[in-house]
This record gives sequence, C-alpha cells and structure tokens, in this order.
Amino acid sequence: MATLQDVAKKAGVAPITVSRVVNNSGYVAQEVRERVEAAVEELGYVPNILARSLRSRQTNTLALVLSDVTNPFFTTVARGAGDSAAEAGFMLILCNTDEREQEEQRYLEMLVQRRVDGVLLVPAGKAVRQIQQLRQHGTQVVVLDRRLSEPVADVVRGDSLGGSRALCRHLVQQGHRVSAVLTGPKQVSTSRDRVQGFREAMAEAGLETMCRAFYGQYSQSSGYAMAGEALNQTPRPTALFATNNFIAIGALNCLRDRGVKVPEDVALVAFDDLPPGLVTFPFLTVVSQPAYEMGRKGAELLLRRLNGDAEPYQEVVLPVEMTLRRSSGSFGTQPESMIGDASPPLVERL
Amino acid sequence: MATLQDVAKKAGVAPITVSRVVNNSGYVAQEVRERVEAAVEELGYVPNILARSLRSRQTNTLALVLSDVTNPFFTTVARGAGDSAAEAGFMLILCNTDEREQEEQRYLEMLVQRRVDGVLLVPAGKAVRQIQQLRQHGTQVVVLDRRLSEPVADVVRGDSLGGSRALCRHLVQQGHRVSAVLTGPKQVSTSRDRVQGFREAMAEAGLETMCRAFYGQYSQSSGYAMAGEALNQTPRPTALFATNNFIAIGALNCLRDRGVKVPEDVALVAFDDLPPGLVTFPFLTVVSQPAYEMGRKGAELLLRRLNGDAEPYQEVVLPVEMTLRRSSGSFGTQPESMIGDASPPLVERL
DNA sequence: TGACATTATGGTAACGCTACCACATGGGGC
DNA sequence: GCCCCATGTGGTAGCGTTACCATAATGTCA
Repeated sequence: MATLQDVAKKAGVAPITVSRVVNNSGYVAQEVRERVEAAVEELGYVPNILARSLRSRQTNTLALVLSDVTNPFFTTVARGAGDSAAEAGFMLILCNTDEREQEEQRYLEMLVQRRVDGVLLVPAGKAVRQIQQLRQHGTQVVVLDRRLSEPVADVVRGDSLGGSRALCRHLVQQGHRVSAVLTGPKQVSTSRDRVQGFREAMAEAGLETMCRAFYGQYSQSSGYAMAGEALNQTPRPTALFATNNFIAIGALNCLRDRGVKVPEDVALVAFDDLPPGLVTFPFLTVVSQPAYEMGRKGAELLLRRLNGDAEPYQEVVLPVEMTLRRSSGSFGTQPESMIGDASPPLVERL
Repeated sequence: MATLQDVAKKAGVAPITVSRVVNNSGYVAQEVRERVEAAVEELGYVPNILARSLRSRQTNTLALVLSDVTNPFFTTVARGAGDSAAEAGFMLILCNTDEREQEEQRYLEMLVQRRVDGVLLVPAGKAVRQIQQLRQHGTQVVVLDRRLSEPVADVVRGDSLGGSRALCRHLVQQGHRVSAVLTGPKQVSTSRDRVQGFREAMAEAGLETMCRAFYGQYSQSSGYAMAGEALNQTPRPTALFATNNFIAIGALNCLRDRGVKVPEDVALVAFDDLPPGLVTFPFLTVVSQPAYEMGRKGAELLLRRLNGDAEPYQEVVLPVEMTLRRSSGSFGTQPESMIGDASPPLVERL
C-alpha cells in the first residue's frame, strides 16, 4: 500500500504538499498539483483515513443508534440522516439495539472508541446519563423520535400526542365508545405519549373509563398477544389503536385468526404508516410521521453542533398526518376485494 | 480525553503495560493489573481504536455493500453477517448502493480509505475489476447473492436456477401454458439465472416459446410496470413469475388495479419470501432463500480468509425452499378472506 | 522604498497506540 | 552448576497523516 510519503518522493515534493493536493487545501501550483496527481494515479495511492483522523481529531463519521432496523420507519429515518451526512462529506454508521439498553450501552462505548464525531440516538431507556457520558468524551448527540426527561440534548420527534388525539377523535366520531390501546414499552416516551393523547381525546368525549391500555413491545408478536388480551375484555372494545406499525400487523393477524372482521366487527387505527406497497393491502387508517425528514433534520442539527453551534438545546416536534382508510370504517363497510383497494384515501395534515 | 499514557502515569507503569491490561494480552501481574484497572476507571479512559488500528494494521471491521437496505431479504442477510462478525469481535458497516455501480465504486473507495479488513459485496455489476482492486489494497472480499463471471472471490448465493425451475414446474403442473417472467437488471446474475431456470423448465414441458421475459429493476414500481406490459401480450399469460419480492408486490398491485384476480385469472409465483406478517396477506407461492444463513456463511468465510486461509476460492450454493400458497392456485380457487388466510402452506425443500 | 498581503513550499513534531526487542527474575530438570 | 522456559516489565520506534510554524518569492499600494 502506497503512502503519502511514497507519493511525495515520486513527485519530488514534501509530504505536506501531497496532503494539500489530496485534500484540496492550501496553496499548490498548478504544475506541482498535476505532478502529484500523476504520482497518486501511478501508485494507486488511497489516503489512510485512520491516520488522518488520528491527527486531525475528527473522523467525519456519524452514527445512528436505533431500536429496530427491520422497521421501515427507522430505515427511512436512516435514509434521511444518511443523505444529510453524505452531503456534508460524512459517513453514517448504523447500530441496531433491538430496544435493549445493554446493547445500546455496548454500541455507545464502541462509538466512543471509534471517535465518531456525533451520534443520532433513538434511546431505548432513560438516556440522560449515557448522553452526558458521550458528551464528556467529546461526542455530540441528537436524540430522535423520543423525548428526554431532562433537556440534555437536541430532540427531533413526531407529534405523538397530537396524532393519537386525532385518531381517537376520529374513532369517537365513527361511533366507537369502548377502545383499547396496544402499545410498546412503558419506558419509551412515544409509547406513553400515544396512550396519553388517545386518553385525552377519550376524556374529551366523556369516555375516559372506556379505554384500556396494554403495554408490550413494538413488535408484531407483542401486537398479536395484546390484541388477543384486548378482545377478551368485557365489554369488548369495538376499536383498537396500535401505537406502531408492527403492533398493527400483529393485531391484524390476531383479528384474522379469531375471525374478527375489520372494520365491521372491530376498527383498527395505527401510528406509523407502512411503506406504500410493502403491504399489498393498504387499508389501515394511520397517523404517519415524516420519517425521512426526521432523519435529515436530526443529522443537520448534529452537524451544526459539530461546527460549533452552541445554541441552547432545542426540541423539534414534526407534524404528523392522518390518513383515513377502510380499517376505521370511514369508507363504509362493504367487504374488501381480495388483493386490496385502490380507492384514494383521505389525508388530513395535523 | 484521557490517553493510555495518562493511565500509565497514574498507575506508575509503562504505557505498554496498560496496553496489555486493556487488551488482555501478554503477562501482567495481578497486582499491577488491578492498579491499572483502577486508573482506567478513575480517568474514564476509552481506548482510541484509530490509533490502535493505525499501528496494528487491522481495524476489526467488515463492510456489507448491498443493493437495497429496504429489502427485508438483505436486512436479514445483514443480520446474519452482523452476528457472525460480532462473535469474532468485528464490527459490520452497512452500505447501500441502490443497485448503482457508481455508488458501489464510491463506497468501495471509502472502505479502502477506512482500511476495513474485509468486504461482503452484493455486486451491482460485473465486479471483477473492483474485487481485484480491493485485494490489491489488502482488502479481502466475499461475494454474496450473485455469481461472478470469473472465480476471483468466494461466493455465497442461493440456488436461483433450481428454485426457478421448481416454480415453473409447479405452474406447468397447475396447467399453465403461457407465462411471463418479471425480473431485474440483465447485468445481475440472479436476474439472468432465474429467467434461465424458468425457461429450462418451460422447455422440458415443450413450452419454450410460451414464456416471455421482461427485464427491469428489482423494485416495486418496476414490477408494476412489467406486470402491466405482460398483461398486454397476446396470448395473455396465465401465470407470472416475479424474480424477487418487490417485483411481486408491484405485480400484485398492478393486477389489483386492473381487476385481475389472483389466482383465478392469473397465477403469481415469486422468488424471495417476505418476512411473515410484514404482509398481512401471506398468500404468495414463493421460493425462499436462507438469507440469514447467507449472511452468516459469507462473514464466516471472510473471517477465515482474514485469518490467512488460502484455499482456492469456493462457491457456496445454498438450497432454497418452495412454499406453495394460494397465489398459484394450489389450494383451490375460492375467494380469500379479507385479511388473509391462516391455512398452513405446503413447504418443499429443494 | 518599505510595509504587507498573497501565493507557494517545506521542516518538525505529534496524534495514541502497539510491534519488536531487550532484559530481569525465579524455578525446574539434569 | 548450567541451561531453558515461563513470567513480568519496559524502551524505542514507527504506523500515516496533518497542525503549526517558518520561509521565500512575488505583487500591490502608499
């Protein structure tokens, strides 16, 4: 492997001059630049980022630590963050915690060891201590998707409260009186917020006692189990609210297995859309978040911090969008065609 | 940020001794070890991987360069590779090329700059030159999912030919005579192989003239478009073969929009399963590949190469599995229930 | 003419770590 | 007594790059 020194020797210049050519920094005469470029070409020189980073104390690398890479919502967030990063000449590393605090801790340590410049964190738990540790090691942090109990970092998240309220109001309007919320872990803010938003709207309608919340995991299997429990309640809820897309899928499977028809027997609404087409049966009434924007905004904020921006920490709450489809009965109750339904949904921006 | 030097000073030992404690290598007396560990704790020392890698000439990092992170097939491959890597103390970096050779090139350069030890590559094009370049820079390569025109690296892939043959035979058995293959780019080996396998089996049945192939992208929108074209042919095919999951979804959407019933009017079979439940309507007859295994095996091979294994390059062809479901008419033609069908599918291991 | 910015190039050291070699001690086997 | 091996510790140098400072030639302006 040729080094910068080798190139310098071949081009008959000092190493630093080669560095300037490669990084396009400082002054280099056109003639010298060409000579160096020829030498680079000839030797197949590729700069060693490790050495560069060691010396310059920055790695031009961000990391995105998230709870579930298999969830299209987060993949989209990653895409947004990746695009922002790439534009700024940064690389993005993806780390999957599966919602486990221990994994999260393990990854954060690894990232400090690698001296990544900044971390976009979807915290699995109460991340305050971890964030302070990172910052102590000189790593900037921006939190995505979830709130913090204390303002120790910038936060970019969706409007869980508002979205859930809207979904509930819609259900109430459709005549539902008894409902259940199927949600994720209690320590995750989105999980709590979505329950709360839904409850608030139930209370508005004088129905505060008619809504039961089930806490579980943001996973399909948990959604399946929680839907089963919910259906065993008396009085049986006529509407279910799944607080994320995977829970919704699990719930749908449970309803199908039990022979419960959606929306005739039970209505279902959900937070987080699925990517159009990944489900060939796009009939869920959902509140969807601007996932791509969330990633972009988060990375932009992080990069700004890296450039020395020392403003007080801010919380960016992105607006969500409600899309009415069949699952909440908003398009009547005739049975669906086999492979789905092409009628355009109603979209309401909150 | 405390350095190894600082720890050494505090513990009253030489830097190298701290290194030995941190890396658990060489001889260190118990008493000294404890003193060093105390100093590490007190100073909050975190080793600098950059410096370590620069000196030791290995980064303990692998990269997986793939064509589509949003495809669950590849996410699963990534999981398998990630698990193998983690077990060996390696980190895995994910890079998404979106099937563009230019992006692939860009990433590969970046990875050489970062001196990753090895690359798992799902090549977007004829990767022979790129692989040779990587190896020249001291980076080992294992190719996943796709064949190479020359044996310049280990390959781990699924049995595209056999799987496609099986699907075709199944369709022929169901009485189909006219069919169309909707596939990905021509320069991708899986795309060609799956067409060929299908054609071979058509020929077996004396139907070689009754099958038309449409080349496009491994994407939903392309699947939609190709299905549309296929349906316009005369005679109209009674069976479609989508060579990956996304094409299948696009085709399904197209069929739905055109009011074509599956499987009554047209049968559909596909390569690559979708993760159970991601589609609430799991009724596709598919050949599925052991994606997780592919990732695991690939990473294991790569790690073995890094440990100096110099065997000749091998090609590992993983067996695939055919699952018969409704979309090919194998369970009769009564209309499906609204949300799907819980009847257990038939599975045939090839 | 001198002062000063602009352009162009290089020398030296340092980033934080480990490879390599040297050396010291103690014990066991013959 | 000797050799040899296991154990324990350190010194020196160097991985490949860039930060920082120095130098010098040229041009510009008052």
